[in-house]
Amino acid sequence: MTADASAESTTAESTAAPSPPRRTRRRRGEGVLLREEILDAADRLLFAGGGPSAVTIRAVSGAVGVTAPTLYRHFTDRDELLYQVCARRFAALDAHLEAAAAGVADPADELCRRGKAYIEFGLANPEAYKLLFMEDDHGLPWEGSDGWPDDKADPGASAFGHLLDNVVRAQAAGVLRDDDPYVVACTLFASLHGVTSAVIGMEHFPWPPLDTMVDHVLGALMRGLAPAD
Amino acid sequence: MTADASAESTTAESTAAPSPPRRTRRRRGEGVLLREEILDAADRLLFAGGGPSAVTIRAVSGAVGVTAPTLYRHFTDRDELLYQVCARRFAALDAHLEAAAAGVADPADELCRRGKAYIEFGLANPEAYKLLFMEDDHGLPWEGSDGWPDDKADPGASAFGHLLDNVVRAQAAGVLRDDDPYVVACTLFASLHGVTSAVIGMEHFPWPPLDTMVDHVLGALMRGLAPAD
DNA sequence: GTCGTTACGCTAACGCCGATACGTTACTGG
DNA sequence: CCAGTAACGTATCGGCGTTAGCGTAACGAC
Repeated sequence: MTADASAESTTAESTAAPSPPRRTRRRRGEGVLLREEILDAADRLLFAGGGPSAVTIRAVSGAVGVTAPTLYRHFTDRDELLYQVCARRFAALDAHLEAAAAGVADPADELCRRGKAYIEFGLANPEAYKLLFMEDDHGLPWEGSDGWPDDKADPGASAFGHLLDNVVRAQAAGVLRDDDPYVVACTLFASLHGVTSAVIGMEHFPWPPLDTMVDHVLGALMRGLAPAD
Repeated sequence: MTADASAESTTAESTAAPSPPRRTRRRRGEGVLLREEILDAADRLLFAGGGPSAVTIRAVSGAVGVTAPTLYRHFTDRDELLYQVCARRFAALDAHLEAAAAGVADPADELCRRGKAYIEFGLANPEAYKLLFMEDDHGLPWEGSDGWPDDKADPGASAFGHLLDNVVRAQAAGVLRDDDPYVVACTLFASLHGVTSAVIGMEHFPWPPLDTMVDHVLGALMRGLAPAD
């Protein structure tokens, strides 16, 4: 179906051309389509258990059916490809957290749900979590010009913005002590990141069951952050 | 000072041997000496800012003055070399924590000091921390046969044993609630690891000042883990 | 139509990497 | 003195990321 234009030499199979399948070329503005295909293939390789080392330029291009240098038409280098793969996965992070927090009346309970959902999401996408949150932060655009996490810059940053909002509401409702809300949000973020990255990174450490860990950490934090009354 | 034994052919420079300086060979049992030299060179490369990618077999062997395959006489592969470098750095972790905890009367205060010292040590050896605690735990021998962290297996594990002991003493003194001490120790470990790895890994995130973070996290945890009274 | 222009993909090649197979040297114990 | 072996070098392999440069198909303008 690909060789429709050249009926002249198709009969001559004496050359036994093993025929490098020679991908059908894209139309003028459709380069982005191949870009998506590349991201899909890289995503598959990354999460098929091979880890980042399985995502080689040649493996990805081979899976797509393209030669290796072609990838550089769509990504400046391998790092950017990996980053884009992970960023695409994490575009759903904020939505996942919002879904978990939706319809919860008590802002303290909402914080707990958010925390559990965060860990859940991280463990569901361990390779992406490792690359984005545990390795060289490739100058990930966390902060806006004001020095605060910027919603527009990164999906993870907008999730942090919603966490911060949750903290402020919890303080207004009197279920959290009046520490600097930004610091409180960072404490929660760092601690939940600790559980997530610990389970992902130190997989041979004899951790207690995950639910036990999460409940205990969240319980301790929420009690410790509650008003003194 | 190296060529003392071969006075016979040193005069014959007609062969113009650009003389690959040809390292003086080790005596029979002195292979370990070169092993130490290799570890030193790899350590220097790793912490000179280049990161793990700067620790190539050729760079290390070149720095030592040896050919590349020689390294495989002393390490099975590059991964083991990197692991040994980091493990050597972390051999001092337990001693550092014990020094910080020495002479502190209140076991709760002791826990805080231990926590601060842990973060301090991690941030002082970021590359080693990243490799050992934040990347593929290369089957790091955390646990003994009983499923608990084993002192003999790993320096980090013995540090955890001391943390656990500290928790037990704090509970006995009545300054910590009577949760499962193993779970409490894991909660503290994971949370402190969270702060450490967050600062190391997400270096572009606008974290509050480190002292603020550490004090706030430790404060929240200690209050949350205190008895209900 | 045809003619630049541009997007798209390929071929060839460079330099570096980790790793292996095997030869060579120098010490040591019998 | 000689076999054995630890210590190290030579030559080489296949794979990696990346670049330079070339064909070619699709489009807009005339």
